[in-house]
Amino acid sequence: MDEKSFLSEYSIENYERPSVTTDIAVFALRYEENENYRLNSSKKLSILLIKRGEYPFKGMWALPGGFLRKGETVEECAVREIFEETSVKPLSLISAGVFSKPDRDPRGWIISNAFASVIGKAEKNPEAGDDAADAQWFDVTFERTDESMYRLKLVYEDTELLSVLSERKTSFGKIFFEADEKSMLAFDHAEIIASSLAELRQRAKNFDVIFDFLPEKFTLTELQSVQEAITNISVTPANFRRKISGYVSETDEYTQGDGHRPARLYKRNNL
Amino acid sequence: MDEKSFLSEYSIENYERPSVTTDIAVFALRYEENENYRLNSSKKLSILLIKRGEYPFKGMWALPGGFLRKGETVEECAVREIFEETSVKPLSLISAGVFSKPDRDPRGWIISNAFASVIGKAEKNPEAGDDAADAQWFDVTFERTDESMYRLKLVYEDTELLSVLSERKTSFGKIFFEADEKSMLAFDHAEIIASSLAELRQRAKNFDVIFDFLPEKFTLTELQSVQEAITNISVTPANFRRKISGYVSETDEYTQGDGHRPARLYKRNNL
DNA sequence: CAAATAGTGTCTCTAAGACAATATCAC
DNA sequence: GTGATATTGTCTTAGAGACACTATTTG
Repeated sequence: MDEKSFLSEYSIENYERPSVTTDIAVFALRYEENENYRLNSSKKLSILLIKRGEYPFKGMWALPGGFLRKGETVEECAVREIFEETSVKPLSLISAGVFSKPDRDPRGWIISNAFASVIGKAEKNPEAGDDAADAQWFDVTFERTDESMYRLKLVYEDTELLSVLSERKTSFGKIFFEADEKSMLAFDHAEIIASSLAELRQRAKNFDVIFDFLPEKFTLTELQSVQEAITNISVTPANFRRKISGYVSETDEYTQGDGHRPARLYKRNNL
Repeated sequence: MDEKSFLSEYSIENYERPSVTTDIAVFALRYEENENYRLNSSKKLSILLIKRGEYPFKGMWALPGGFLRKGETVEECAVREIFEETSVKPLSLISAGVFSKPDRDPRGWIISNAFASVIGKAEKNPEAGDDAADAQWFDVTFERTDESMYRLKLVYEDTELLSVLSERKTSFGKIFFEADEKSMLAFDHAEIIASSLAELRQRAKNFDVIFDFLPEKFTLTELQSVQEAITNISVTPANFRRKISGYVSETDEYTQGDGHRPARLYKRNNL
């Protein structure tokens, strides 16, 4: 028997298999305009959530995502699901781990590949997809409250979703987050969001994902405020500019009409 | 209809599902004794491969691994598979990505969660498991040959497995490796090994995984030689000792009888 | 001029890297 | 003493962080 005849007789149907999904934490910035037009608009990190229209967790907010289809990779699946939900192709896609606890989904054996992604500016109201009752951008707050305790707060108008998470380590030293019983999100999505945020912050610190939140040309002050919105860490402009200098190039263009000194526009360097 | 009755009627069987496996790059060090007993033994990084006893890729060398079982996480699956193959519980488990190209396995739709793991010293000959014809430790060479080209060489006695890989970036900037057609390993395992090695090296540079290759108490020179065996980068002892100092604590014990000055033994600090 | 942001210069401190020097054992 | 490794000290340089200062616009 050779390999060809082996494969022609081989049936993969004999083994029990899990369903495989992707869940995606889609991030964007919301620009908060000020009453005083001379102030720069401040930026808030926001995340896209959908309100579940069906059981399980009907009526609760959850991450967009869906089942892996035959013929696509998990990354392609994530991009497809984001596009179906937002009509936007994401600018980055960052792996946030595989979530495979057997009891994580009441429907059965379902493992999820989690991603963080960035689609730039949160402009329009997102449309709710087929099995979703609603879809909205939520402002994100994620902060350490105590030694290894975190508070995740997601706010949209008068809806406030709060989760308390503890930072844990596997016996192998890998860091993950474990949500408190009364998380206000469907499934284990609070934990996935926390992991995605941790990943996103790590990258933002290393100047790796901040460009995806801005158009091709941007000012350094904008870029710095993006980094601050994501990481919650502020540095003095002089130091930021020194560190970023290797990643960007000057253009000859400037901003105009902001009620203060114009700022030079920069472009990201090719990698 | 409430959630309970929805779930009791829900059948997950309606959707087509992939098979899910883990493949694990198990690393250990091989100690090369010298003819001159006064020389310290040098260390080589080695990886465990099994020779496939069944189609597909019968007779070719491959990573250990196996199908995810119901009731376990992918991490537990990886640990179980390593234990079945080596009778050793791994000391670390590092995610090396999800491999989900639809055509990566000729048996059908099979996606793999890849891990790098460390089991310390490669002492005994491993036993071949059920569907394996052989199992051996291969010495690892992985080096850049050219701008974004890498050569992976795995050697066991007179068996030499060579793969040429190019370093690629997804449109989202994620780095991965693509093997040349004539890789001498089963499936896409050359690519998985390259990713695992890149991950392992990154961690070794940050003093994150090197302790797992040594017993509880070790000399700083041993620790440095572990780092060098993995990363292929050497630094001067004085600088290594300064950088490692925050991660380790002195003991009162020393090595003896090595034909040169005794070395103080250290322990890893608790994290 | 005032308000606001844009952008530069400089000081200190730490960490990294290179290199030299000293210490201690077995034989 | 010789050969081998262990361990410490010091010099230089690069970078991070803090802080003060100057520049340019609109009203």
